[in-house]
Amino acid sequence: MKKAECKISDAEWIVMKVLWEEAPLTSAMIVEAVSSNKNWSPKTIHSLISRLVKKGALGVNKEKPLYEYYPLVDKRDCMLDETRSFIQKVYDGSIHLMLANFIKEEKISEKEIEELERLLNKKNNK
Amino acid sequence: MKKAECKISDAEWIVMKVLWEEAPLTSAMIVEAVSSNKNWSPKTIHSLISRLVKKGALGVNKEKPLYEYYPLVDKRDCMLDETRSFIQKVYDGSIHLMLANFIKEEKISEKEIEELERLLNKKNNK
DNA sequence: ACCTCCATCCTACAAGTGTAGTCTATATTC
DNA sequence: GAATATAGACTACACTTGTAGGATGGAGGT
Repeated sequence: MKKAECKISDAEWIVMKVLWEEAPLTSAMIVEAVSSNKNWSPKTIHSLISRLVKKGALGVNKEKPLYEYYPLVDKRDCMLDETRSFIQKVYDGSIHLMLANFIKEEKISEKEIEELERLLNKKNNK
Repeated sequence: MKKAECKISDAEWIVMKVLWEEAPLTSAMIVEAVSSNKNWSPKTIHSLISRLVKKGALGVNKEKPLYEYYPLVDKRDCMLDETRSFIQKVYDGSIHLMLANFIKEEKISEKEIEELERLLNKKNNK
């Protein structure tokens, strides 16, 4: 699983998430999984798959009659990369600032807050 | 200050942040402020300014000999919009998941964690 | 054996982006 | 006032992205 400078576009993320959930999959299976969220033409989904292969984010097993696709980049790495660059862009690199904003705007539910507190506590006592 | 469907690109964010910090500014002043972060040609920055004006994210005062630019969209709104769509894309809408990842990966310092805890407490006791 | 459907591969195409350059009029400098 | 630098308007241009369509060939049904 490559460390990967993974520049995955918005639409491509949806495809990647399917494959990170379960792999390998044939394109028909990917189309089915994606179709439950997005009303895209199968053609569109095929295009996204090809682009991801070309980018090196997906691998293909061509042994089988129907190709099987699987992730080549690590999900967690991509998430962290995206998160870092997003927080850099919008919050000048400060997670604290982001959370502060979200919390102030009441965009987080009570339950989420409690869960976050639990998370932080666990981390702190470790 | 418009609520604004503000589709601001990565490069444009840098310009907007300058204007959100201080406005109105002439393009020369914007160029100077941006240049401390980014090594862009002034031409590039002019282009970004024009695009932002065309998009309706910046306004122009043409009374003065040198135009003065100022934000038309609200910073907080843009931040929240970006944050929401980012978290949707990468974390299926769960801030909790994002923070959990960051905390697990040790990407947050002790100090940040303590600050976050303070924030959450304040929110909870409110 | 033939027809149909879909997987692959290739092509398309407009909008958005990063990154400037040209041209013209005007502000600033000597 | 003449020269120089710059602002603003417009143009450029390759690359990415969203969103497919066409051609071709093999898998499966009858």
